[in-house]
Amino acid sequence: MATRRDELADAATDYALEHGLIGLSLRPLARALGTSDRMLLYHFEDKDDLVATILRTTSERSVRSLRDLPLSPGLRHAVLDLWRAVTTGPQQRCQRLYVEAAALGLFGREPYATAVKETNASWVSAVAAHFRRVGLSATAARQVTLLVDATFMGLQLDEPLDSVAQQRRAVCDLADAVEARWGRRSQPGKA
Amino acid sequence: MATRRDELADAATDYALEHGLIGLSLRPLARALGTSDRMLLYHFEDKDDLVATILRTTSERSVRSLRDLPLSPGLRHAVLDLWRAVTTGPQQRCQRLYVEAAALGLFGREPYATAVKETNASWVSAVAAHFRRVGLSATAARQVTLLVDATFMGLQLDEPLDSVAQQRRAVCDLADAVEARWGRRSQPGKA
DNA sequence: CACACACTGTAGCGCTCGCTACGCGCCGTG
DNA sequence: CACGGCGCGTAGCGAGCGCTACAGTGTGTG
Repeated sequence: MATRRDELADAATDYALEHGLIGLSLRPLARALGTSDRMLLYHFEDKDDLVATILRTTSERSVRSLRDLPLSPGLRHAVLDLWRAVTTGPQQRCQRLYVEAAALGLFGREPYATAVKETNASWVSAVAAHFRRVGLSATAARQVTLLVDATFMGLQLDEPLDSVAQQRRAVCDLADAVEARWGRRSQPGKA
Repeated sequence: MATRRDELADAATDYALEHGLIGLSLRPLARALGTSDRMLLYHFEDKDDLVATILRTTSERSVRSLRDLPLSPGLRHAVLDLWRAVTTGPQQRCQRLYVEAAALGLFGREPYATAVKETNASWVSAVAAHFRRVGLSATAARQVTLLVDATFMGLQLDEPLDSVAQQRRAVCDLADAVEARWGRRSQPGKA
């Protein structure tokens, strides 16, 4: 069964996905959830605990939605399908929230820095698994993941700035490049 | 001559590069600058004006440092040199600040969203110029810029998470891919 | 019934925030 | 000299913040 804390965590996550983490304050959040700040701090140790829980929740959702992706026909499509997955539906919001948390963590702010480190680890391994499923070796999958994930992150960071067509173009370019470099019978790679 | 406002803008920019934009508040900033919050609000219309000025200042610094880069020997090196430029010295901090502002802008917060849109435009055109200098056409330079800039942004976003060696590896992979796709006598490109 | 305990509402603490009202000194111009 | 405006310091406003003290209320257990 779901405890009251879990319910609140889920609802708070939805709220954060909508409004972002940065200006998040307890009273408006509690009002939107039909409770009071007092109650949030009863079920969570403090605000940091709540924020960390939110980040963990979004991370779980992201990883789960990635795990449920159908198998892609080849590496190139694996890249394109991943882009599609992270830019459509609720997943888009999760990415945006992650970007926000990562930006906060950049200057070492807690609990963001620690939470981001944890959630990023599971996200990266999920993406790597996505690429291994189309035949990449462990090391190749790790390299592709680092490159592709970084590029996608950057593209989403500038999401309001570039046209969708431009972004799609960049993703296709990236997919082609990845296919050329790591695709087919995986070559070992040079330097 | 430099007005007092310009002096303060410069000093405030240095402070923001050090401490980030997100928690920025007038009183600690003023204390660090040897003045008072009252004075900041005398020389700047309000906090948003100050923040926008800071972002404009870092943007100018970034563009200038990019313009002063020596000519790279070929496209591949242009990518590598750009990475080197944005991850060393004071430029690194500018990028970090931009990432922070972009993350704030993601949820439409002002003045970040507007300021980021403006500064990004001049940054992108500066990067595109960097690639045109090694022989790329205007359209090719724009494509390469979008892809490379996004990837670099993403890599820097996860800067505390990945090892430098991993990042360097990803950058080399990207440089190879870009060289293969757009390098030599520039091919027109397919779909 | 008596009691312990999980849960929740009220009210408020201490603090920081952006911003402002007010008044003082300095300095160039009549 | 008188004056007006620029630059600046002091002091404080109203609001929001995270968080807490306290007083309940309902429920299951002895």
